[in-house]
Amino acid sequence: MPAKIVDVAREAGVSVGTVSKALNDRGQLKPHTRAHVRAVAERLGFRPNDLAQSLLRGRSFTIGLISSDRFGRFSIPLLEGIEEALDPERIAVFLCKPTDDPEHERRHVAALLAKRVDGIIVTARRTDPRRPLDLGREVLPVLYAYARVEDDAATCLLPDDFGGGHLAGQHLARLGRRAIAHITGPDRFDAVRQRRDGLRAAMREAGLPWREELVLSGPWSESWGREAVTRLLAERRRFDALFCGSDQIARGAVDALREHGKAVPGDVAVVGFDNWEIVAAETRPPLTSIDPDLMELGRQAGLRLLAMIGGESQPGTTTLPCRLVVRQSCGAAETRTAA
Amino acid sequence: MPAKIVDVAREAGVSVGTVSKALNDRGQLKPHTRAHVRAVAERLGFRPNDLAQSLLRGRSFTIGLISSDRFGRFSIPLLEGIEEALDPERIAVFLCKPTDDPEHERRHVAALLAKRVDGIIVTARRTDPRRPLDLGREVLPVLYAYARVEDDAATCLLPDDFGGGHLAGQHLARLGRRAIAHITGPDRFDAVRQRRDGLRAAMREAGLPWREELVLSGPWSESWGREAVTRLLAERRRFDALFCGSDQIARGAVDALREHGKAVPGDVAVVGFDNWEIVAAETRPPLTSIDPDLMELGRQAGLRLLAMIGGESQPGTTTLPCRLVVRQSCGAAETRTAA
DNA sequence: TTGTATGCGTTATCAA
DNA sequence: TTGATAACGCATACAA
Repeated sequence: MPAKIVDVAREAGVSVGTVSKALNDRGQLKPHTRAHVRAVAERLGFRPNDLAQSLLRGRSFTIGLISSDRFGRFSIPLLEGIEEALDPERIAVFLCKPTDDPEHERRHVAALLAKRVDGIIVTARRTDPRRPLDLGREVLPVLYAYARVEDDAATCLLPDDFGGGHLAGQHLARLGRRAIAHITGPDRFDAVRQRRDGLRAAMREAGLPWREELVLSGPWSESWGREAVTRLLAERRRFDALFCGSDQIARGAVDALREHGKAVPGDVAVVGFDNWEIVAAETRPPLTSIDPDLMELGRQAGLRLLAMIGGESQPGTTTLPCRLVVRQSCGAAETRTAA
Repeated sequence: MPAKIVDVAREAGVSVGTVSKALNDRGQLKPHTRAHVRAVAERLGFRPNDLAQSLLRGRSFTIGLISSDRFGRFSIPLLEGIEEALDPERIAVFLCKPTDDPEHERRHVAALLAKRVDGIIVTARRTDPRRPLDLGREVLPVLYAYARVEDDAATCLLPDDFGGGHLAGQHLARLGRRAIAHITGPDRFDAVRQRRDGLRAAMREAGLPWREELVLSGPWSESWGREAVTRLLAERRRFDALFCGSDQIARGAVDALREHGKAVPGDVAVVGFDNWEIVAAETRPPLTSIDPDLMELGRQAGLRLLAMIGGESQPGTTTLPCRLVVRQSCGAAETRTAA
C-alpha cells in the first residue's frame, strides 16, 4: 500500500494538518518543520491520493474523449494536440472506445459522468452533423472537435475546408494554371462541398471559368483517382491543374497521369488534401497538399475546453485555417504556408 | 450539482444506508421500499460518484496507457483491442501523451499513480528493448504490449515476427516458388531479424537454398522498395518471389516490378507485412500480407492486465501468432489464415 | 426491515 | 506555530 498522509504524520511526529500545510505551502509553519515533513514525505515516497483530493474539491482534473467513429489516422494528430494542451494543466484524458451506436455512447457518457470528468471532447471522423451528446440533465462543458453538431448552442471546432479549397485554387492560379480539374470524394460529405466551393471562389477571383465537366466525385480511394484521370483523358478534357479532395485520390491521379505520359507538374500541376505525410511524401513527385492542421485543431480544442471548464462559454462553430504545404507536384519552389 | 445519495434519501424519506442497499441489491429490504428508492433515484438522475466509491474500495477501475513513442497507425488497433477487453469490465483508460523522454514518462507515471490506477499498459512503436517503467517503490501490475523490456520478470506481449516470416516463406514455397528475395527494414530492428530468420527457417524446411545476395536491408519506405527491386534487376538476380518487411516496401517493390515489365504474381509473387489495409488493398495487384493482428494483441494485453490486477502474475514474454491474409499478389486463391 | 455510524485520504477551518 | 475535526460521497457493519 502506498504511504498516506497519516503515515507521514506519524513518522514525522506531527499531525496530518501540519503535513498537508507543509507539502502544499499553506499556513504558517516553522521552516524547520516544513523541511522535516517534506524530507519524511520524500523518504516514504508519499504521493497524495488524487481520488481523495478530487472528492474534496469537486473537480477531478480529468476529461473524457469520445469518438463517434472508429479511431483512425485523423484521430492521432487530434489526440496529440488535445493532450499537448491539457498536459501542462495536469489534466488527464479518459479515452472511450469509439462507437457509432448511441446506446454504447450513452454508456460511455454515463461512465464519464460517474467519474466526474470536468468536461468532454467529442470527435468524429467526418465533419458532417451528428446528434448532440446526451448528458441527461447533467450540465458539463462539451466541445466538438472535428465534428459538427445539430445544435447552434454547441461549441464546434472544424478545419476550414472552404479556406483549404480556396488556398489550393489560389496557389494553382498564381502559378499560371488556367484549367483546374477537381477529383474529389462523395458529394454527401460536407467537406467535399466546402472544398469544392472554396476552389470555385478562388477561380472566380482569378477570373477563371468554372467547368462542371472537370469536377468528378467518387470514393475516397487511390483507384478512384486513377479512374477519374483516365476518364478525363479519355474524354479529351483539357486541364493543366488538378486539385484532389484527398492525398490518396491525388496519389492515384498522379500515378495515372504518369502512366498516360503526362508530366507532373509539367503538363499538370497537382494539389492534394490532408497532407498525409506517408502518402504525400512517397508520391512521385511528392505532393503539394493542403494541411488541415489537425494537431493544432486538437490543441485549440483542449485550450477551449479548459476555458469552458473555467467558466467561459463560447458557443458556435469555429473554423481553423488550413495550411498549404508545398512539395514538388506544382513546380513551385515557393514555401508559402499561408493561412 | 449532480444528485447525491443524501438527496435521494431525503426525497424518498429513508436513510442513506437504505438507499445504498436498495440500489446495490444488498441487505434485506421490503420490495416496496427498494422499488420506491429506485424510482426516486431514477427520477433524480442519481449517479454514484466513482471517486467516492474508489476511495472506499481502494480500487479505481481505471488503468493507464503509456507509450514510449509517438502514437502511430500501430497504436490504433492496439488501443481498440485494449479497450475491447476492458470495456466489459467497466474499466476506463487514461491515455498519456506518448514520449521518448524518461523525464516526461516519470511525470506521467507519477500522475497515474496519484490517480490510483489499477494497472499500466506500456506500448512502444518498436519491438526493440526499452528500459523498464520506473514505478519507484510502488508496486502495480505493468504489462508491455508491442514492447519488449530489459527485465525477465516483466510481462511482455509481442507479435511473433519469426512466425510471421515463417508463414510468408511457407506460403511462397508451397506455391512452388524457389528463389525468394527479401527486401526489408534496417537490420537494427529486432523485428527485421526475426522476420528474416523465420523466412530462412521456412525455406530450409522446404529445401530451398538461402542466398544472402537476395536479402536487402534499407529504410522502411516505398522508395526503398522501388530502389531495392531496381537494384536486384540491375544485378540480374533471379528470383520468383519476394517477401517484404512491410507493406510499404512491398508497395514500392510491386510498382517497380511492374514498371520494369515484370508481372506480379506471374513472374514474381509478393508477400508484404503489416496488412495495412490502406496500402495492401490499393496496391496493384492487392498485396498478400502478414497480419500481426495488433487488435488481438491489444485484447490479450487487456485481458492479461486484468488477470494481473486480479492477482495472477504471469511474467515473461509471450508472442502471439501472425495471420496470413491472402489477396492477389501471389496468385493463390487459397484463403488460409493459419497461425 | 431500516437507521446510524464509521472509514476511505485529503484539505480547510478553527481552536489551542 | 501546530493540532483536532469536519467535510467530500459512498458502502458497510452493526444497532435498533
